[in-house]
Amino acid sequence: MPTMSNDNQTPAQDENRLIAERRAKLAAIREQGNAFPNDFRREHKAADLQATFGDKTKEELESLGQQASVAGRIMAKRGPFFVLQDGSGQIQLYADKEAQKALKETTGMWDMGDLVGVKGQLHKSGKGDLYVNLEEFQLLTKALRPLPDKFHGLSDQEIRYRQRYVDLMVNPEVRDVFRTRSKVISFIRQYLNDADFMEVETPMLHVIPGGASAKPFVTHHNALDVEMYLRIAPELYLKRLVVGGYERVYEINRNFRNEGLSTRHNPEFTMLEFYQAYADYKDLMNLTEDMLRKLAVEVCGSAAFTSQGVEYDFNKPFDRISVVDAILKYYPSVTREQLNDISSATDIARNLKIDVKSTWGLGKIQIEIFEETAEHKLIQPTFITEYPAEVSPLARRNDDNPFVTDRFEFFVGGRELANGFSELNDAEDQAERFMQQVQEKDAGDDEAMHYDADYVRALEYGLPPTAGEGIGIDRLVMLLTDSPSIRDVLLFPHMRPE
RNA sequence: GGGUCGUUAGCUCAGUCGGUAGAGCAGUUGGCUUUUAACCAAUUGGUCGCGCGUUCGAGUCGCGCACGACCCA
Repeated sequence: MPTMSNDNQTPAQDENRLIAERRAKLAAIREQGNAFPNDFRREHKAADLQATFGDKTKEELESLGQQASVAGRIMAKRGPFFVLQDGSGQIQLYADKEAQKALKETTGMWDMGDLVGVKGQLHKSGKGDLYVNLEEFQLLTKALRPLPDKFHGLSDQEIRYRQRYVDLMVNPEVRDVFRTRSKVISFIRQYLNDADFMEVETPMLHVIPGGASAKPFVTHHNALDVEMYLRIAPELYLKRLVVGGYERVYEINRNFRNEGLSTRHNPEFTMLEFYQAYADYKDLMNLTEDMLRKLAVEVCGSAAFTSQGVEYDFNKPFDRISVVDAILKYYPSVTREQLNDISSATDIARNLKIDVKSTWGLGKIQIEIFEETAEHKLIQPTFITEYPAEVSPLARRNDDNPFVTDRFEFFVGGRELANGFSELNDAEDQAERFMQQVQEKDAGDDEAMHYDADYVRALEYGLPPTAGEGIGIDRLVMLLTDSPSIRDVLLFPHMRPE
């Protein structure tokens, strides 16, 4: 079978008669002059006009003689009226017989999807809608492709994701989701900046992928002739910066993990990570609780909101409960003693159909049991604490119980939203734990970490006692926008190539 | 990776028991001209996802494949 490079693929195969007719119209417009003028300057946005003049009566508007100049896309035609949509909202246009005649004789009647500019007096129709009378008007860009069904819109999920530009044109609630996403991120930036955190950017291309347990994407740097990895987490670089003396840093950026696609996973996803010197994991739980409470008010209008049919009230204190206590709460048929004994814990795990590997210690087994029995039941906001050191290779051990670390994960709606801990700043302990990870990698765990000698060297210069946390922005936006799938909060979710 | 469902006109969808491929919107032509999914009349538009099979005959039945959605791992 002959291969075909992307470069010489033939253009769109999906030409149809509607597109051909519009191409013919465009060809006629080209004959008359500039088909793509860029000299129209609007003075008004649709939503501003609606807000300022929407309450005026027809008669008040007549006497005002308000001129309006708007630009945007034709979304509907109703008799002599057009519905124009710009970035702010919609407003009607009115073409009297004379204007309709002029349109037909110049650019041809405007089609749905065309981008136009209009100047004229603002009026109110008999039915009470504002409209701009067509006095001066220009076709700015001819749309060659028709819009989807004006009433049903675009509902095919695949086309919505693959052609997000069409989805955004015709589905206002989709535009709202991504406005909310933008507000979430800007609120978090403001919150952290106000708390004296500094935003930084660390490498996306790593020679040693680290900071998380995940399979990386591999790439190759030609000039250096080395394998490089798209980062799975920025953690180790951010902590190097704390070593360097920036005591509060954060980064909001993409991580890449070579995993499957699902309603909860995209191979690239946005993560907030932040680090605070002279603080511990409890300080970060308090910060997280305060930040999310205020964030909910900011983007939902209230700390009480509904998502996926569940009512939340972030004004209520978030639960804090240990891993083992969470298992006991949601799986009461086992006892603390059983969970703290490796042979009985193994039996419990096997009864839950968990494939217990011979390399697993008690900590890993407990976490697997937790994920199976408790995680999906953590609907209301809950901090889970006391994560075993075995599954927390970068976290500081607890002073009273060295089996666990000073770590939490935060769950809402049965999903992990955040992960934070007091950082391990004992360089020698860190070196040992890297060695342990390397052994697990050698034993076949391709998600185990590499040994990062430079990171150990940084710790040898001294990392202040520090706490750090990561918050998954996509899942947070899903929660706050009531979106069932991560694809609904990603502008361009990854799909199998067409 | 497994299961369920889906793929028919540009869009949203019907399609009965296997017997000539349908509607609304969009488009085209004309009318109407302060409409609100505008309306009225006429009219154009199909590789029924792809392939193989069963059959006199397949959108429909069978098998395989592709892509997607949802659920599970």
